[in-house]
Amino acid sequence: MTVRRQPNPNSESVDNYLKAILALGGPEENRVASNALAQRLGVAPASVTNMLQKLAAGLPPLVEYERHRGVLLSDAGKRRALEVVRHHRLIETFLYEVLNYPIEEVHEEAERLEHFISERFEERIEAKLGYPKMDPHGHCIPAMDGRMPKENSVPLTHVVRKATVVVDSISDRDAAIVKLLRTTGIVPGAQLRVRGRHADGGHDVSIGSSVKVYHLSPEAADAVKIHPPP
Amino acid sequence: MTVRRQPNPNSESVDNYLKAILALGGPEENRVASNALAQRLGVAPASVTNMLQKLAAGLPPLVEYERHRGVLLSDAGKRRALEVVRHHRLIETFLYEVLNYPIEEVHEEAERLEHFISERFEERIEAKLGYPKMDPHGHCIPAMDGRMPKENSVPLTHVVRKATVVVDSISDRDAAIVKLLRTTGIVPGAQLRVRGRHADGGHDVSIGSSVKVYHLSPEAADAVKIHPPP
DNA sequence: CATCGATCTTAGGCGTACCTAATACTTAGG
DNA sequence: CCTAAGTATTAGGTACGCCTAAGATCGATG
Repeated sequence: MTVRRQPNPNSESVDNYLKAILALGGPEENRVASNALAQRLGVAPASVTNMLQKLAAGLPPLVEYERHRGVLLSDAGKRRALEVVRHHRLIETFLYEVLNYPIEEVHEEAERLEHFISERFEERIEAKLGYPKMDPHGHCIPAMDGRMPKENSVPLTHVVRKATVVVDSISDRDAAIVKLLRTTGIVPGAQLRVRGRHADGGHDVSIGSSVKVYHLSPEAADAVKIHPPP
Repeated sequence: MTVRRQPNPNSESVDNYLKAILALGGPEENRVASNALAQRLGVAPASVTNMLQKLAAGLPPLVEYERHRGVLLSDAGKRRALEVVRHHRLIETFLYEVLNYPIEEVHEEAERLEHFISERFEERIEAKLGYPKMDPHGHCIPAMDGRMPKENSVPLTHVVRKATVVVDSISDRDAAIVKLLRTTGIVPGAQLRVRGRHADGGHDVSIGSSVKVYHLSPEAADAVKIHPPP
């Protein structure tokens, strides 16, 4: 007698697919293309198709998937994705605040641990931290029920003329950039004067009232998210 | 062109096999039988044979394995096993001391997380805890280089006549027993008077100078490790 | 010292998550 | 509106860690 199993919805891989779909879909929750997922996850496009079919066939389905038209998170998928994001951001905050990690190291550790902590761990570090609303990069931490203020920040690369803006958050995916920005003083809440823009997409900026001008590479500028200009 | 890979020595499974061999081999580092491993790990004996062959074939080999004669840890295997035990015990201590986990819940969480924490995490929680020598169950925490005082405690079940003994440590593998013992006051360092022994292997004991007598099931008595009698 | 029962190993399979190569679909340009 | 380029899917294969069933080995006992 063979027991037929549902595709296991509790794996690290599944978590990562769901998180990537959430991130790439953006606040508008657009359909996400297989290729974009493949690139973000560092796997072959064929692997993505394969996984999406499994996720769509699960009980409950975690995504809505139509061949050639990209993928959307289902309610269950979104719930799980936000749960993982919540884990990630609570862990980052915990590593930074309680264990005194350097800011540029929190992401990698959180990326590993987010899949394995229990509800109890989640609850206990949240309490220890005093129920924080933000992680150290300036990202909102989803509530236990998955609710989270809508994100409306834009990358600094979208600022095309001289302007004064306020840093909302920093993308944590590249440790070297996180470290550079931290050292430069470009942190959530900082005021930034955009002095000019290079052909390559880089920016010249000053911080606060300082006259010193820093040049940011296109990648660094893209990692800086600012409050939307009026 | 096919790239031939070494068996991956970094997996959760491998960790668990090495830990089990370390535990079952005891302080004398006896050869461990496949069946014993299978039972402890909850897998089929065939799976054990399979894994042992891979572990022995790795570079470096993690075990010394001869068909039908059981298995021993190699130096590299012992190093890794002690590293995982160190992780486990540091995490347990951390959960108990810093996150105020109930004692009976630390084991399960540590069992999951021990495979995924980085060197940095290990180092930081150790520092936060003030370089503890013991976990909350009374087990020694191996040093970073793998050194650890030799264990010489014996289970309470080995005490066959009336005697007064001191609790060394508590096995953490069964949460219900851990909770029971904690509630009863049977904790590392406690003095125990063994009043009598039942045919089934259970014990009647009193704690400290109290006259109250508790009956311990064979399983509970086996989970209590005491300092060796003189 | 032969045999039986326990223990261990081999053989053959499965599910997951990945891969490459070949094929199919979509869509933008001519 | 048709086709080429780009994107996506199918087909077939791998490594890992597990399984069951069948066969080999060991060792205690008659």
